Amino acid sequence: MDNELAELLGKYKLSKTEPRLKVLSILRSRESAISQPELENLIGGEIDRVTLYRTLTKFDEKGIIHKVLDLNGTANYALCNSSCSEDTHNDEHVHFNCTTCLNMYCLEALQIPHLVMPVNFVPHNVNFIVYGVCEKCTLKANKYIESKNKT
Amino acid sequence: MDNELAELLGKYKLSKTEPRLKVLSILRSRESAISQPELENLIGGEIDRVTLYRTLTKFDEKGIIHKVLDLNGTANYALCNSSCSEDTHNDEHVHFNCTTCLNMYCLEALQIPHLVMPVNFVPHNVNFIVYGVCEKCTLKANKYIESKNKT
DNA sequence: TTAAAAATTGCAACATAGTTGCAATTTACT
DNA sequence: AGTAAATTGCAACTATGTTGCAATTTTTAA
Repeated sequence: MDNELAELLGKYKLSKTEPRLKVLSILRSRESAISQPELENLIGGEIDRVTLYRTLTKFDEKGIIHKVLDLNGTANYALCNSSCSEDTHNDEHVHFNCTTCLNMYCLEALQIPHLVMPVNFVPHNVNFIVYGVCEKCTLKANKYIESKNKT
Repeated sequence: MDNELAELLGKYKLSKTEPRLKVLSILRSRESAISQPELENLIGGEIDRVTLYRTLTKFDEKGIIHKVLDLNGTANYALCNSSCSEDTHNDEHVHFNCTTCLNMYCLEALQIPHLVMPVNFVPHNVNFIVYGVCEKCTLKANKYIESKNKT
């Protein structure tokens, strides 16, 4: 049992259970967000699919993780690093979704610009996703081009 | 047969077929974007589900319509009003997705602010969605509150 | 520390969104 | 009008996500 993660659950008044700790430990080990299906794969048969869904939903509600939809409409999750709560999510950074490897990056350095909504449109949440080719895939493509140019 | 719509298809070098004209005419009649399932409903059995999917995909590729994912990850479509093409979409406006009625609004007046990406992250496309309560639902809620206050 | 209450899990079954291959039909071309 | 090319419809399938309920685990508190 991982103390740090158990404490995190305690902080949000959630029972400390195997599945939850497992999910948290995977999320913590990742730099970019991870999709539900990918998580399901990593976990294998250890945790039921339904439990995984419910765990992620609960974490999202509590503000432990945040959810972003990738270009297929599939949910991706990442640990919130700022102090988020049930009331306010402070994860208003831009996300980058690679169309090649499908990875979803949290660009923490890029805050989402503030916009003024039309009258009577009341915003609760914003989502800014940039689709394109990520660093890893760009460099891979460059290498390939270089190797062809060597003659 | 609607001439204006048939010409639109011609402009993009697409065959003029019943299903395509039907889909275009529905899209033209709408102010906000419409979801795939909603379209399917409106159309009834007239057009096969698969045809609808293929039609929408093709229109999106050609730049006749643009696609936005709502908070469930479901595809929503709206006619492009600026001059979009296969190469460049100029629909970089903010979208508003109502969490009450699920309507997806194109806020044409709000251009998506330009951001500088980290080195080697090559952007192709951006997507800015604001989730919240739309005008219609806000006013409906206000009316309800007023009626309760009348005593 | 143990028993009851509350929360969480796993299972089965289902719902919804979207895809693929292929034969039949429709549209475009000349 | 006749052929080539594009599009459609059907059937079957995949993937993501949900619901109800009984069994198990965790928490609470005496």
